[in-house]
Parts: sequence; C-alpha cells; structure tokens
Amino acid sequence: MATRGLSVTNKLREAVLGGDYAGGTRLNEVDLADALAVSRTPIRAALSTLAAEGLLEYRPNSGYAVKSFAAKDIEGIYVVRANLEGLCARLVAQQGLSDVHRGLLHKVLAESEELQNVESWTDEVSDLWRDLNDRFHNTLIEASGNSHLAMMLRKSRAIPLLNQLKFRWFDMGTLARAHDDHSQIFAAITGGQVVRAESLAEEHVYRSGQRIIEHWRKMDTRKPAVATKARAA
Amino acid sequence: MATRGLSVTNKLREAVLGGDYAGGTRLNEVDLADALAVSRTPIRAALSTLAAEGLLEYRPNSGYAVKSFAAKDIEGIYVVRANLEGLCARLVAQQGLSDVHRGLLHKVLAESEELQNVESWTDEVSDLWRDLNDRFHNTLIEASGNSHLAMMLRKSRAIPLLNQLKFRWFDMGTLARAHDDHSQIFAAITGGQVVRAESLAEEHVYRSGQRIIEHWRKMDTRKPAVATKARAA
DNA sequence: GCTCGATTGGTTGCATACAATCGAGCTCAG
DNA sequence: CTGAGCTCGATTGTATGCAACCAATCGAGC
Repeated sequence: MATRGLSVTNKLREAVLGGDYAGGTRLNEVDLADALAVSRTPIRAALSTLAAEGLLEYRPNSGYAVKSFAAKDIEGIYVVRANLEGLCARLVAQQGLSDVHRGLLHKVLAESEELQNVESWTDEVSDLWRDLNDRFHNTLIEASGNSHLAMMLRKSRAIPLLNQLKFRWFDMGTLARAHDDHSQIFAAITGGQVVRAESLAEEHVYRSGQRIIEHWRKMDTRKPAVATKARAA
Repeated sequence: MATRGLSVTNKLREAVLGGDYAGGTRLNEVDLADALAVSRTPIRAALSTLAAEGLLEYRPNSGYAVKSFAAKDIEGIYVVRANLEGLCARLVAQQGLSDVHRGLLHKVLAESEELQNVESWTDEVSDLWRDLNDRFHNTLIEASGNSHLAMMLRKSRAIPLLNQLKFRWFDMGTLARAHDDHSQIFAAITGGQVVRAESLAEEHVYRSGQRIIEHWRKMDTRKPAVATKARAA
C-alpha cells in the first residue's frame, strides 16, 4: 500500500462490504481518523472514493453514510449483473479461450468437483467455495479482454453487507447445482456454443440472485428497529 | 452548487468530457487550483471523484492523468452499452410506460420528426439532435426504474473527448436513420414487443458505436505526435 | 401548551504549511 | 560514449487550524 489514503480506502471498503456498519450508518470523519490513527485528510479521500464507487451516499455539509439497499435494489442490480455476465460468457465463447485461461478454469472446476465430497456445509467450506466462485467468474471476465465490462461487473458485485451473508445459506444441493452450472458454462464456451454460453451464464447468475434476494428479505424484515435507528442517526 | 468541491468536480468533468485535455494529459493540482481560484483541497476531492468515475487515471505519488482511450477501448465500451440499452428497453417494454414517460418520449419524437425538415447538417442542428438523443435515452433509462442500470449507463456514456466529436460527423441520412430507430423502439415498447424492443435498442446503439469508432480511428491516427507527447508528459 | 426563532454544540468544508516521494538531469567512473 | 548513482526541483501526501454550515435544543411570545 503506497499511500495512507489508499490503505484507508481499502480498509474502509472491506469494512463496508463485510457488513461492519448497518445500512444508513453515518461515518464520522474524526472517529474514523482516530480509529485508524491518521488525520482526517486520507479519511476524506477514502470516503469520497467509496461514495463514487456507490458504497456510500454523500450529502453536502452532512457527510457520508453507508448506502442501504432494499430487496428491490438488489433485484435491480442482479438483473444488470446477470445480463453482463451473459455478455461476458458470450464474448469469451466468441473469441475462444487462451491456454492460460482454459487452464485456470479447468483447475477451478477440478477443485470444485473435489469439494462435492465434503459431508456438510460448514463455514470453512463456505469460504473455499467463495474463493472458487470468485476465481471462476474473475477468470471469465479477464478472458473477455474487456476492461470496461470488468469494471461494470466489479461494481455490480460489490454490495455492502452482501459479503457477510453470501454462501452462509448454501447447502450441498445448491453447491452441486452451482458447480454444475459452471461446468456447463465452461463446456459451452470451449465448444464455441455462443448463444448457449450466454444463456447459461445469465441464468446462473439470475438464479443465484433470486436466492440472495430471498435471504435479503428475511434479513431486512428481521431487524426493523436497527434499520430505523441507523437511518435516523 | 453547494460546496466548492462539487462545483469544481462538475467543471472539471465537463472539461474532460468536452475534450479540453488530450488523452494522457497530466493534471497539475496547483495549476488547477490557480485556474479555478480555490485551494488544492477541493481540487483533490474532484480529481479523486473523477478517477473513480473512470475519467482519470491515478498513480500514487504521481497524480492524475486524463484516461486515454484507444479505438479498441471504445469498442469494448460500446459492446457493453449496447447490451445495457437493450436490457433497458426490454425492462421498459415488460413493465410498460407510465403516462408521463410516454408523453416525454412522444414529445421527443415529435421534435425529432420536425428536425428532419432542415436542409443541411449544421452545428446548431447537431446540438439540437444531441439534446433530443439524450432526452430519448435518459427517459428510457428513467422509465426502467432501475437506478443501478442508470448508473452503469451513465458511466458507459461518459467518455473523454467523445462529447467533442459526437454528431459533428452526422449527416441528414444518419439523422433520419437514428430517428427511425427511436420511433421503432418506441413502437415496440408501447406494443409490448419485449424481444423486439431489446434487439432494436441494442442494434441501434451498436450501429452508432461502429460509426463513432470509425471516426475515432481517424482522429487517433491523425495526430500521433500529440498523443505521444501527452502520454509521455 | 404550542409554534417559531435564536443559540450553540458538533461536524464538515477549505486553506495552508510541512513532509515524503518521484523523476529529470547531472556527474563521474569505467 | 555509456550507464550507474546522486542531487535537486517539482509535485503530491498528510496534518492541522479555522471558517461555514446544519440540526437539535432551549426559550420567548402568542
């Protein structure tokens, strides 16, 4: 980490994405500065950056607050993301995979296959899968060679709080299905089945989104007091 | 404009989008501060914001530079944008238009129709069309009711330098075609033809992208000296 | 008792001073 | 002549003090 500003930005981003702050929480500059042992300047830089990334909301003369997402927002994001991941798969299928990327995907799928043998869905397994899932999608994005698409997808995948709950609700059945999706997308791509690759990828993300929205709704309605308090604070 | 920071951000954004700086130009903080008669603080805030928006590139201890786009980058951006505009049209067709939005679109199309009667393609006509075009697309985006999609499309449409050349190369034939596209997209949406609306919108944007890339290539190769100098600076 | 307005505590906005860093250009050894 | 190392100037990174602003609280008048 070169500058304090960047360091603080990353720490804060992680905290927000990890769900350390409830949606609507106002972020006080001096408190953050004290907590991270830097002056307000790098804090302000970080907040500004995160706001531009869509993780925080900014109000002039009032400061920054963690953006809160309703289930409807998540739905909107997933519609977009599904479309973009579909586009990504289509592009990769069109232009073919490089040996490097094919190798990476193959490795991910092999490890995923192995993960099917565990008996139950523990937090450890959850973390492993999260890593594999990220690698699969990130490799695909990289293989598309479209940096703008990469940026858009990164933004569509960075949602406060979501990291926290992601995959905790998985079970072995869901895992099997997700792994199977990945395998089929990979097969469609290597087979040059352009349209199929797009449909599969889009559907894969869309379905995963539906599950997440479901759980988001539960989380949303479970603690209305906290949400209200945070919004008012 | 509430704060100087926001004011400066807007001014700088306009300048960058308007093509006041060549791609690769380094932006000196003190120069900008002098030029805009503020201190470095709001300048730095603005630069940070614009970097997060993808208009500038940041290098620690080196500062901000106007991002330079090769024709290939523009192509990548337009592939994404075409997809997203297609999605947008599909969503609007699915959920139907409110009376307000229908009215706005109708008005835009009427004015566009009128614009067909001018004899030749002047700068004034160009500005009028730019406004109409923006209104058409922005209304559609708003009608989709998906704020995340709106953000993505905003980012996909904000490209340094592009504002400068956009529509200068239009002629009456291109205008007629673009207007016809808009009309048909509108018809497909009001008729509930979901798939057709998506295809038409995607194709409309894609075609417009092809024309722009063409002209971008000309611009790019015309002045390699400037580009090199700017990149080196 | 209620409403409206002044006051004040707290927070953000901005300017400025100083420290850290980078790179261009120079020097000098080989 | 070439290249490695160094110095210095220019530019960015950070801290801090003060000004501006907002919102909540309290008090006075109706």
